[in-house]
Parts: sequence; structure tokens; C-alpha cells
Amino acid sequence: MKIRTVDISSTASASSIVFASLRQAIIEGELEDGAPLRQDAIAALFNTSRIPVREALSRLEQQGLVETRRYRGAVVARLSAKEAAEIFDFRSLLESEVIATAVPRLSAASLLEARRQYEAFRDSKDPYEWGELNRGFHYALYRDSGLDYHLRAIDNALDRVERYLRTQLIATDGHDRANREHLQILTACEQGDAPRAAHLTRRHIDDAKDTLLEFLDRPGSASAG
Amino acid sequence: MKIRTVDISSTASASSIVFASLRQAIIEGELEDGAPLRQDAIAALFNTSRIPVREALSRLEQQGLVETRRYRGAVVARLSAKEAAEIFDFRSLLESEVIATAVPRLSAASLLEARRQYEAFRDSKDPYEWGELNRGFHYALYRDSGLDYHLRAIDNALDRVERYLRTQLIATDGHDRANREHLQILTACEQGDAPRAAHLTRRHIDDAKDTLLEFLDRPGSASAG
DNA sequence: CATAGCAATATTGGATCCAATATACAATAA
DNA sequence: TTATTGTATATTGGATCCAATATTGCTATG
Repeated sequence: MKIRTVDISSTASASSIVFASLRQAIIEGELEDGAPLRQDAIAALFNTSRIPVREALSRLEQQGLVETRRYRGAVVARLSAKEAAEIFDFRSLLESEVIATAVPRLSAASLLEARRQYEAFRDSKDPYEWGELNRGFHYALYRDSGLDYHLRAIDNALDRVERYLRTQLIATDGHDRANREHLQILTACEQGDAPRAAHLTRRHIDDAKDTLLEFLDRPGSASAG
Repeated sequence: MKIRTVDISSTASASSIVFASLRQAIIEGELEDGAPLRQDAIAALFNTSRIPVREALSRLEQQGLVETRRYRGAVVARLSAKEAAEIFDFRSLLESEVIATAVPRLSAASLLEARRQYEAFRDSKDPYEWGELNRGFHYALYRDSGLDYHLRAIDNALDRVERYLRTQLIATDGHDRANREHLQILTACEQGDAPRAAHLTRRHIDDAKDTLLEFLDRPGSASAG
């Protein structure tokens, strides 16, 4: 049959909607570091009960985005400079490996998609779009690796640091630099040069880390949001 | 005051107990691949209601140990040979990096602990102890790296494949080989040779992967349990 | 005999209610 | 005044109940 179908059995449950929304809000910095997450308040926002909220909070805690203390509720997970640095190192290691695996398998469609995302990121003036566009660019270059487990780990790691990444992009010349580096990576991929793509990716992330840490060390820039 | 105290505020909640128990059962293969996890049944086992069970299942799903389909319940997550192979590659990459970071910082206490765990693993005849002892050995050599985020990722990865690792250790000469390799790694660490420790760790995991995949390819050994 | 339709049952998702604990604040005593 | 105790309120953890959906098994019909 030629009908556009939807798998109704996988319709979003209340808890998955709350989960996705809270995750988004945390990643974007809408909810600040350490902000309390009151079950009642959240349930009211979504016009639901506390049960799905609690399941969402459980999942977020498992992912490291919130911290819970018994009978005291959940707060948005804080991130020390040390942890942030470690997560950048983690990404650097994984993403360079993943792109090296992907390059020899890159389809024309993925390369095209990567270029599209590169341009969209380059042309966007809205910092709140940058996170998604940045992911879109890199993901287009990673997906043909077939390394789904690695990709999930990378996603989770990005979730933890994306807020800080954005503040750094806003407060420094990070956006311009990211664009230049993206273009270099894209070119290496188009040329099928896997080692170079891996090297550039590693440097791309390491540079972002250094810039962020410098920025965080500057007095009066302790928080992200 | 000289009183032995307990931090009551961090007492385990029902949901965390259920989570830990289910995780353990899945990791050890007590609950087989694809086995349904009925909320009622589990709640009855722990003499509690379904609410904490559902939170535990949410967390397990987030960690990838169970899969849920709406209104159809949760099952223990299956793992294809391809996914298993990828997870071994993931561990190989991370663990070699972590041990290389740890070696220059290894304390005498950690080295001693590693040797203790090495001997315990070597002398144990109970396959159900092997997982914990194996982790204990490696963790002793990793912990001084200070790379907590990496260590959590490694733990989660091990959680996914530990069942299969055990079946492989049981069905082949894996236990003996693991012992030999552990001793080599331990020696390299004691000598402060970080590159060699990293190399041996990488090979240790890659070898385990190859052995497991060969074993899984053998007809009549499709499942782990 | 095979199959569509339907009813009965099982199971999950979510709402509401109750108990346990933490927090804020007033009352009290030194 | 200041520290301490008791109390009221807020909030979480868990139990029970109800609604939505899936599954199973029976019945009727060709």
C-alpha cells in the first residue's frame, strides 16, 4: 500500500514528552545549573500528574543531566571546569575515531547533507540554533560509520556540555573559528582523507575545550546559561 | 562525637534497589535476552508497588539494558553480534586511553589492590564472580586516572556485554588467557610503562572480541545466558 | 476447517491519595 | 539576644485506583 503511515504503538507517552522537553531545556540552558526541578510545577506545566514527571527525572538522572537527593528533589546537574574538560577529551577521542571510520564509507548524500548543515550553521545568527546545526553538521559526517553505540555516547556527552559550548561561542570569536574548522573538516572528508579528517576533528574539539576553559577562568564568567 | 554514623539521607529508595537488582540480574544473564519484565511480577518480588518498578525500568531503558514498547512492556535488551563487536571496540578505545592516563599517577595502594584483584580473579572457579573480579582488577588500574566520566561510560559498556563475555570465558580457554594478559598489563603498570599498558589493554579487549565473535559464529551458540 | 469478529483477560500508562521526610518559622528557654 | 525545640507547610516516595491498549480465546460464519 502506498500510504504514509505512522507507528501508533510508538506514539509518545507523557513521560517521554516530559523527558524530551526537560532535556531540551537543560541543554539549551533555559534551566540553569543547579535549578530545582519541582515535580508539581513540572506536572502542572504539562497538564499531567507527577508520575510521568518522575519517570522523566529518573531517566535524566541516569543520563547525568540532573542530580537527585532523596526527599529533596532534583536539580539540574552542575558541571565543574574539570568535568567539562574531561567531557571534551572524551568527545575528542570518540569523534576522531568515528569520523575516521566514516570517511571511507561516506555517501554522496551524507556529504551533501554535511555541506548544507555547514552553510546553515555558518549563516545562522541565532545562538540557540547553533547547537542543533552543529550536531547536524558533525552527525552527517559520522552516521555512515555505522557506529551507533559510539554516536549515542557522543550525543550524551554533547548534552552535558552544550550550554557551555554556546556561551563560549557567543562570548568569543568561537562561531567564526568553528566555521573555518568545519570547512576544513568537510573538505578533508570530500577528499576522502580520513586521517586528516580525524586529526582536524580532534583539534576542533581540543581548541573548543581550551577556549572554553580560558573563558571560564576569566573572573565573572563562572556560570553558563 | 565518637559514634558510628550512617548517612540516612542517602538510604536506598525502593526504586534504586529494584534498579540495582534488575541491573545485576541482567548483567549476570539471570534474565535472558528478550525476557519480558512484568511490572506486577517484579513489584511482587520486592513486595512493593509498580511505581518504583517503573522508575527502575525507565532508568534501565535509558542505559540501554532494556527495551520498552508502549503498552507492551519491557524486555531485556537484545544485542546483535554487530553491536557487541562495536561495544568491544568502544571499550578498547576508551580503556587504553584511560590506563595510559592512569599509569603515571598510579599509587602504591592501587597497584596493590590491582594485584589482589588479579589473584582473586585467577583463583576463582565461579564464573559468576568473574565479572566483578575482572572489573575490580581493571578499575584498580584505571581509577587514578581521575577520568570519572570515561569510567562511567566504560562501566555502562561493560554492563551491555558482560553476559556474553562470561559465556565466552566459560566456553573457551578465555579465563586462562585473561589471566595471562592481566599479569602482563599489571607488570607494565608496575614498571610505569604507560604506552605498553595501553597497548596490552587494547589487545586484551580486541582479543576478547575476536574470540567472542568466533564463538558466536559457531552454530548452536546463538544465545548467551 | 479456516478466518473474521467479538468478548474476556492481562498489562501498561497515568491520576489520585497517603505516608515519610525536609524545610521554614514561631515559640521558648538560657 | 541566641540557640533550641516544636509546629506548620512543602515536597517527595510509594500505594491504590482507573483508563487505555494489547492479547487471548471463543464463536459464528463462510
